[in-house]
Amino acid sequence: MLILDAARSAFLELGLDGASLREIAKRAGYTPGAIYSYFSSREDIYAALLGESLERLKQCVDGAAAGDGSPVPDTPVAASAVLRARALAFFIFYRDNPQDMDLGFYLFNGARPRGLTPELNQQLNGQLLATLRPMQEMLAALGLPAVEAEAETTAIFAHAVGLLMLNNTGRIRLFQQDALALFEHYLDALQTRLVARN
Amino acid sequence: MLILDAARSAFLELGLDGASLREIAKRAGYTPGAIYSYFSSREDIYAALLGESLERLKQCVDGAAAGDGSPVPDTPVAASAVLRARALAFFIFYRDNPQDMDLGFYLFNGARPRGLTPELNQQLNGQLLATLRPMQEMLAALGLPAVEAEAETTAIFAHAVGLLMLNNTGRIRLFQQDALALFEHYLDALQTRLVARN
Amino acid sequence: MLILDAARSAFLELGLDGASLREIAKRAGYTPGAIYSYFSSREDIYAALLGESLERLKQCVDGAAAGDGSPVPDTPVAASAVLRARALAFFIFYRDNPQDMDLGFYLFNGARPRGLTPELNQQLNGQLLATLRPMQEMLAALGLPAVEAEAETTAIFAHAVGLLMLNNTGRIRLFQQDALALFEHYLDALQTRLVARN
Amino acid sequence: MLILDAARSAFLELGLDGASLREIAKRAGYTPGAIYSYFSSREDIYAALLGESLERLKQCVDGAAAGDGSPVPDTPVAASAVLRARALAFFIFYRDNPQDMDLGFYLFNGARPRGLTPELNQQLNGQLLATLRPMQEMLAALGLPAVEAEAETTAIFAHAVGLLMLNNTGRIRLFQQDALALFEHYLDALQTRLVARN
DNA sequence: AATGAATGAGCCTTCATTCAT
DNA sequence: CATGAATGAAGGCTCATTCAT
Repeated sequence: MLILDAARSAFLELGLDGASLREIAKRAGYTPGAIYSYFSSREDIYAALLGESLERLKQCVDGAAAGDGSPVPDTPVAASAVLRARALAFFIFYRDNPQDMDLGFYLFNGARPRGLTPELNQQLNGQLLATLRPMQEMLAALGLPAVEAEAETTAIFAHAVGLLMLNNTGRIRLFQQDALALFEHYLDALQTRLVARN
Repeated sequence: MLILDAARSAFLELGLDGASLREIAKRAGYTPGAIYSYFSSREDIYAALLGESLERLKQCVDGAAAGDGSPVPDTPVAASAVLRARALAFFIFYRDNPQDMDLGFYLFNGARPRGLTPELNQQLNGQLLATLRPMQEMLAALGLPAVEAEAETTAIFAHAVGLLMLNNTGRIRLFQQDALALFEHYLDALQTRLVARN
Repeated sequence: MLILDAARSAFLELGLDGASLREIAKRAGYTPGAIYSYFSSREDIYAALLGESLERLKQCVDGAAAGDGSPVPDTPVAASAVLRARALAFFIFYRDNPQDMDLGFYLFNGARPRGLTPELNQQLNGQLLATLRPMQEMLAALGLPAVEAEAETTAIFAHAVGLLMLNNTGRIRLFQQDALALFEHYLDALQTRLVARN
Repeated sequence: MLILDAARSAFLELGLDGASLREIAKRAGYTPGAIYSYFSSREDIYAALLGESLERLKQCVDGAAAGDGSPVPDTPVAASAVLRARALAFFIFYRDNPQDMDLGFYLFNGARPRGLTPELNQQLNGQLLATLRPMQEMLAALGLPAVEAEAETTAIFAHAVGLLMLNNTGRIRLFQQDALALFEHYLDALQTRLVARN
């Protein structure tokens, strides 16, 4: 949609601060007022943008494991590989689209996220969960009980997010580390732990 | 100092956006112009606030291991305990003072962080590194080569940050997890890995 | 236009310093922000004002010689009279509208005039030149080579400007002189010189 | 004096707008408040600066004719040369020190000049007159009646000022003329006129 | 003579939003 | 659906000046 395209491009080039409603309108070829025929507030646009972004993320993550023939891996080795592929896809998506993470953290701030209706909030949360669930399933397939699989998924998510924050803000340079390498190291250790369990 | 107190309180209650120069001045009982006798810009105040915050963080982290008598742990077990204490102190500091992390990420954005002079930027980076270095030293004491110790420190930092982001934005509730428990779990696994190495 | 009227009146009564955007908005019955629907900056308003002023000037100068029947004077005497009429019209315009000259000198300051886009600058320069060119043509009609005609036009312009500055700042009183009389004296001498040439 | 030196340098580098009281104080190594022990207002400083500037101007103009032995030229040719030398000195002074002219026109604005006490105003006017009087005397020496000598002096002054304004604002480039050449041309014509008279 | 903290007014500009048309 | 003019609030910042010390 025209407005969302404009918003995405403004957002990409100018960041959150620069992507004012006026700027978005200008890029869409509309006047500011016209935007309100489609969205009821600026945050609404952001929410739509985030929804889109989460969808792209999901496709990216889901597609990561599409290479092998079978949708459901039937060996631990295969499951492990799929898990890894998905986690890496997640990581790389945000590494290469840092603005998408900014957006998420802008909107997902505090208990009652900025200007989001509870419905929208829930919907966006659902999209995020839907993206991560396949990893959780792989962990279950590798023998983890549901509770632990969920915890481990959260941990993977958190580790990725932490590294991405460090990477995207440039802070990681302080430590002279490479974010992706560290993430792979984390996945290695995780794999080792899982193997050790069995 | 009066202005910093005002800034901190404004910041705490209203967040970054709400802590305008006017608001800070109002809380300090000053007119906006008066602020410029003390700080040369709004970002300067933020920087001072962050500097203070990092100092509190450092004291918190350093103090965490002060319980045991010897400043330099002489056994792996002791070193491991000190590392854990420090990491937890770091984690808990930001869990209990979420605004301090916001501040850090606000200012530490991009290569030339917002409105910060390179000197200020470097100073603040230095404060952060100084806080984390003791952990790195413990890792070295535990037998890790310098390079790996630095990588592992970064990983701990990242994991903490990631969990904290999830916690502070409330997203962790989606996964029905407890941030601290997850962090302890991470430290457990790390400890296991370190032991396995030797 | 409402805003330009307001700007002109503010400018006239309060001078350049007093004609702030707020003051202009107030006089126009607008809020400050509303101005930005019409002009993109304060200097933009000034530029529009100057453009208008130069247009009035041009009409004034062009109209000065309209009295005689023929648009192209065919005798030296007629050409001389037209030249004189135009120069005097120019002079009297600024004598009677001193703020218009302030405006010009405010905006025409330095190589890249204050806040003016190069295009605007060029346009305004063009308007000024268009106003003076008819005088230059008369000088050419009186037998001056192009190069000298241009020099002489510049000299007339400069003499007028100098006298006007002295007049408008009141400094001319120091010398107990009348600006217009002096300008006519200058034109007399010029005419004599031109006659002597032939 | 320290403050005036600071003011002059600030003024030279930053122009009228940039030479704020604060900037002057900073350059003088004072705090803003301290300035008020010496000057009662910002305009007062400007006035002192202008006084100084006029003094330099006078020395420049007076010195211009010092080359020949006799202080009082006794032939028309000599008088004419002295007149020319002085006028050129005046012109070149302001061409090379454009800020000094800005200052003059800033303070000499309107009937009751900006923030100047009548006494100061009169004093500064006196300095200006004293600088121009020697030219007037030369004109008298060349046979002009007092009234005409004064008028002619005013005209020379005005022509110089006009050309300088055009030159200093860069407008003269529009006409592709050289200010000094035009001024010399003016002086030539004047000389011719004077000769013709006799 | 000088400080330095403070005032109060003002500056230009930007913004999300509204609403008559 | 869309405009475009307008609002009202706020933003960061600068300034000449004052005054207790």
